[in-house]
Amino acid sequence: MDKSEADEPVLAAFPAKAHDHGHCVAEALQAAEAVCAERGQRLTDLRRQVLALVWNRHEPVRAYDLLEQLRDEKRNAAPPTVYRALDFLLDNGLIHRIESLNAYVGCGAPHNAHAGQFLICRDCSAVAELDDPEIARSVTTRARELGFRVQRQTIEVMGLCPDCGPD
Amino acid sequence: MDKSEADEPVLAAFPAKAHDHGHCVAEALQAAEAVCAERGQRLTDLRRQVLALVWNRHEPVRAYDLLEQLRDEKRNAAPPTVYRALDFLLDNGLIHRIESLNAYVGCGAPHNAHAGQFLICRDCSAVAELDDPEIARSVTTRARELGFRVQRQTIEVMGLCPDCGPD
DNA sequence: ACACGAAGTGTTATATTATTACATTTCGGC
DNA sequence: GCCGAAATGTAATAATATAACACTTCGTGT
Repeated sequence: MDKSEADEPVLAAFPAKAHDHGHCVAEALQAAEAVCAERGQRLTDLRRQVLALVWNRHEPVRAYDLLEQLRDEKRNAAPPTVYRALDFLLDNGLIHRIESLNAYVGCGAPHNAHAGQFLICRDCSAVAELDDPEIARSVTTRARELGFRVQRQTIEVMGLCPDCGPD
Repeated sequence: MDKSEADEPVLAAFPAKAHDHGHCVAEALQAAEAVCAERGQRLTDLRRQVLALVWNRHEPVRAYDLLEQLRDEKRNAAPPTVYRALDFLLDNGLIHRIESLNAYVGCGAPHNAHAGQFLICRDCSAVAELDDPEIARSVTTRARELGFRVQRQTIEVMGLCPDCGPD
């Protein structure tokens, strides 16, 4: 694992149009195995399947889309099936929830706890995940000035990614 | 109107425990009238009623809570009744939607278009609305470095307000 | 004043997202 | 192998939001 990853503000950049996506998925699953092993958490078949489905695209995926896909392999899957797996993955920082879309994306740096900041393309739905300390600090600093104790930052930025929004 | 308001990072601070809340509502309605008049938009009775209900507390309010309250005065109110009013109020910047709560709060500075940043207390649900240029700039700057064109920032911070989270 | 078209609202139905409650199965430690 | 805890199956329902179409109201132009 890249030890410097925690210091980089960009945890998951916009993917190149054609990249070895199988590699992304494989790497994510491997990282998830490692994280769960470390913590004594059980990455069951079901949870692994759902995580793989989330990672199938570099886009936010909705719970009922996951459910539909999951049913291909598991005919009796129901909403709680998916939501329980998502809850587990969220709790363990393996995925993030995009509040403004009611959707979920794979986490690019599951080893380090972080809330993250997300850049989401309106056109192609691609997502980049950041963990920029300066952004986080600017929020925390102002909040503290107002006597507010920050527990969690939700930062979601809609706009156009490099491919979709030429300058 | 206070001309300096657009330059202040805090658009709506946490309210004092006991304040003249009737004044908040009255002021919000008056500001809404002014904004709509300026833009040739119609602040109908229904929209005014919904806006008043949103302003009844300095907390995010959910659509179906509004609906229930609205039915006291308007027995035939249905979901679209509320959602259409909310859409109008959102479009005109008279309220904001808190994505992480599926809820709505009154806007403290409806004259100036802004996405805002929100500090939300986990304990008492009070909300402070900011429009801090430094926070916005830290986001925009990093995004631009990545070739991302920002259209809208959603920034919602959960934590403890001064009353609920003593240092 | 009146007719017209656009905007707003009423009404019913339904789509989408998420949770509750309880039964059953699986897993890991002993 | 047995036990308790964790995970999953299953049915029902809650919570949030929108679609579609009918009807009413409003402002404008004449």
